[in-house]
Amino acid sequence: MTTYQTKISPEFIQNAARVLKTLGHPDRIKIVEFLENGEKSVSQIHKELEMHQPIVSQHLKVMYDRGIVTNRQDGTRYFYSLANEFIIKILDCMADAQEKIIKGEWTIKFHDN
Amino acid sequence: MTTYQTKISPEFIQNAARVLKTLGHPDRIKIVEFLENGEKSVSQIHKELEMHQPIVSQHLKVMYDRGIVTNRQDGTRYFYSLANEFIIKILDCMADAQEKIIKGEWTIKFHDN
DNA sequence: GTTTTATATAGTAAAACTACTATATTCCAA
DNA sequence: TTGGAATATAGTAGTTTTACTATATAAAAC
Repeated sequence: MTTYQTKISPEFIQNAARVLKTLGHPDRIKIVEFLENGEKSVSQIHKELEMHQPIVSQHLKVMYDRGIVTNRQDGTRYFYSLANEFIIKILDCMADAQEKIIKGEWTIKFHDN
Repeated sequence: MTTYQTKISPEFIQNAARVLKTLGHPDRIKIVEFLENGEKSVSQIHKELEMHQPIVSQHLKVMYDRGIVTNRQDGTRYFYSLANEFIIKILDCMADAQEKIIKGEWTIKFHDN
């Protein structure tokens, strides 16, 4: 039995899995997409995306822990921004995919719900 | 209060979130990467990736439900393959990211564990 | 027909996630 | 020094995932 050698290293797979899983929540995708326009404070996110403030803080904390966002404090405000290129690339990937799907070039077919 | 209009449609965000969340598991990333080389039977996956067979079937079922893989039956075997381009793009994205990180061009910094 | 091989499914305890309410902390302004 | 604004944190019930064991099903081989 030959054991398959992944191209992506086991360690990176672990990290990528955490990032992808964390991004796999509608609210968090919205936040991350919003942050693509530049850094935002918690209240900007909470108001413009119409999410409860503690929810926003909670999502931001999780994303901070997992290397998706960083922040900067200014007085009583915290401005959050995207922490690395990988997230931007994933966002690009999603925007691309959406376009292709709209054009009918790609299809995603779910088998539940 | 202006409400932000996401570039990515709410419906697509929902779907993308499900896909990303599902991909956000180390075993599933390994399986998906393995399938990039062409369709594989359950036992090929189970043997070469050294995962228990029911685990493999369980992951494949989840990924089938969520539009990540498809399958084809041949006698008693099921051959699974990647179901759409989006998955391949995400894989590319990960391979790219890994390379950039190794080169030191990108960094991902976790703040927990 | 019986056995073997390949795969799926059921059941389940433990862990992680989610959404929410309530409260604490910190900084600024009056 | 007090009040308010901005944000974080604690606590928690309900839900979903995860990893595992055991078993069922179905096709092929004998």
